[in-house]
Amino acid sequence: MTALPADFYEQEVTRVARCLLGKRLVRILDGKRLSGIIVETEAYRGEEDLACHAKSGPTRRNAVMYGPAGHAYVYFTYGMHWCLNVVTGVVGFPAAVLIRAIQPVEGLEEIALRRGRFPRRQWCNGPAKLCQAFLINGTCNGAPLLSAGGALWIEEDIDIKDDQVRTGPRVGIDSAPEPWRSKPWRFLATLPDIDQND
DNA sequence: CGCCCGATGTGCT
DNA sequence: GCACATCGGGCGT
Repeated sequence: MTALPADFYEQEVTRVARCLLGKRLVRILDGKRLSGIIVETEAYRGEEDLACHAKSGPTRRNAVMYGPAGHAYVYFTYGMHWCLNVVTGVVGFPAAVLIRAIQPVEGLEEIALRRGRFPRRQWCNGPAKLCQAFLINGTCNGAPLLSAGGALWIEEDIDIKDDQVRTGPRVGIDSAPEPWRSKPWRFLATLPDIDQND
């Protein structure tokens, strides 16, 4: 397979967030391939967006968001969790899509090393959970996603129709003021529920 | 320098 | 439903 190209990520961030639904996130660990279908995303858009990490201008932490599209912005939060974003849009405009949930497909045994003590439905159904599952952390911050020869990239996979997409307010930003708190920039794909042993 | 709190997850009541 | 882990960023003093 081939990685999604730079021009995919160079689109407007909410469009990238919508179009990432159904794509395949791929991680190579120790030569083994882990992957899953992206089923939930959120868009964070510019310094104006008061829920975005760039709301106070460029800092060491958010610097990657100001760089070229198609790179990973990985941040640390709550003293213990990592979250994965993909940078979008043009250089100089800080915007990124938070990957909030995936449905695991490949590398289930590798994933189980870190998530196996939980029911399978809970392996990757949160931004920090999927980072733990795929061993994504600060060493991945700034990594390019543009080559299928790298350690992390995104591929085409299944087609998600508009009637399979739900939108809503972003999660965990209740302290952001309106209108940002209510922007419908969370995107969820409703997949036919494949039976997974819980 | 100190304080507050966060794009969360987990376990316990 | 709720407390709490755990620490760095951002901001005010």
